[in-house]
Amino acid sequence: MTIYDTASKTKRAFEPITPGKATLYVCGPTVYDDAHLGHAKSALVFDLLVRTLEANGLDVTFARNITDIDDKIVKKLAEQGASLKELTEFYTDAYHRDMDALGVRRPDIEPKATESMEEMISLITTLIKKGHAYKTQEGDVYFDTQKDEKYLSISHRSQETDETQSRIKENGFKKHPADFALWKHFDEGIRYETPFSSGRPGWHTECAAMIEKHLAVEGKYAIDIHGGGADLLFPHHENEAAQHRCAKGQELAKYWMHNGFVNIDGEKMSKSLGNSFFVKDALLSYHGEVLRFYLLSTHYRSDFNFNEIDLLSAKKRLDKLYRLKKRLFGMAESDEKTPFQTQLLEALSDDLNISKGLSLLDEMISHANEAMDANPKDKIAKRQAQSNLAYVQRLLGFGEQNPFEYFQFGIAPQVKATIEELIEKRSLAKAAKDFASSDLIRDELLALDISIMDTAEGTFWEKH
RNA sequence: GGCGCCAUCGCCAAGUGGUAAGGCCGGAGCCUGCAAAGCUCCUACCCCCAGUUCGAAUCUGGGUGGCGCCUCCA
Repeated sequence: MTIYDTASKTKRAFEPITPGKATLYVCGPTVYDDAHLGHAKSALVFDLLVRTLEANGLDVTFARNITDIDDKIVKKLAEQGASLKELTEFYTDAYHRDMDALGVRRPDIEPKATESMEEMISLITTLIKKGHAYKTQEGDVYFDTQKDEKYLSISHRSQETDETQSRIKENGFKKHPADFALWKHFDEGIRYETPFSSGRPGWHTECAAMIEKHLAVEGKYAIDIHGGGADLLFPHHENEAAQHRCAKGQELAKYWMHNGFVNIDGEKMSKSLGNSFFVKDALLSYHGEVLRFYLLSTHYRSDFNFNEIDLLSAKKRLDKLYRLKKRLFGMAESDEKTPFQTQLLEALSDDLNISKGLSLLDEMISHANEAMDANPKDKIAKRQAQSNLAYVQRLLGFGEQNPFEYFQFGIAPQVKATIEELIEKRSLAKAAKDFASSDLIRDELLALDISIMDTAEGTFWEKH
């Protein structure tokens, strides 16, 4: 398996620290608002990574954190008058609901910042002790970037020029403009008591502390893979890595992975764009698996331009998988691993080449249909196809739904009853060779956005 | 200003030195009472210019056009 590593800027063979195992840490959401499509993309990408690692026989330990204390949360608390716990639990639940709908498997460990305070304080204390961090007279603690030779080795930035520096004068107590806050002193609001001052941790500290607490091993690297959105590369990941390096004398991660951005209709996502921004809104109009398929259909490192036209085109592609699933309904699967399965895993194992994988999937579906068209009783072909679908479901997370229910997404129960009545009436007309009436009923159904298909097993319908 | 990414069929999107995957849309056909679905067939000299090479979408240089990070951000 190969992985593109941002730090070395190359695609490298994945060689886990401990043979047979893989540790993965991904930066999760800050829970002060609903999850947007960018959160979804990131969660989906790393869900696919976990599945691919597992399919390669690795025992994966996957942690994704919840940031449940930071300035944005505190600000929202003040606006809403809620307690910290109420607010963060509300949005954590919402996040779980949305990601579940997208078929994203829950991480093995989901550490929370508020539950990792001891580890953060201990990390900061170590950094102060080792001379890598300093306390200002205001009670803040800063990381001394100038004392870390390898600072910026992950993101490959150059130290800022004097001219740029002069523009940054936010804090006169910092020794160097690039130094970042490990601890911010506060006299009021939500704060924690520490030996250095009462206050709150800086954002970059929590991930470093949680990795150390939950995943780290001795040696050159603490964990195998660290992932997150491309925007986190700098400063977030660079700063996490610097803290860990200076405190523990080892690199934080062996491989760094960053997923591209999601834009909406060519624009960077912003709240002013409205509805399509949040996952929960997209889920009102589209099945979660359609969104999953669409968001995963482009390579993870590319920027993704979300728009409804492409989403519909992705849906049509997924529909074909479900039509095959319908066609194979109730059929047993064969045990053997087919060439398709081998090739699909190979494609995904090449830095998650999903496009290659989906082209293989399309071909597999066509071949299965072709075989069944040629010989509807070909049980071997059917069992193999069923086995292929099961493999796709496990590796890609496509095809989790009952195929009949999938095509009924967005249909209210009363409407469903009406549809089925109409189909019943049409079948009677058809049996009586009254095609004028049966075609009229079909037009009625079409007006409801329902397509019907007559098969040997009866008349099926789909909502479009 | 600093650093970096991208440009492949109408649309989405792989391929990164050996002569262009796949999907959507469109066209023709098979099947069907007619449809739908499914199947078959058809549609690209890879932004421009120069260079390296037996050979380049793929490497190098220069353009042009998009975009990102550097402040909170997935």
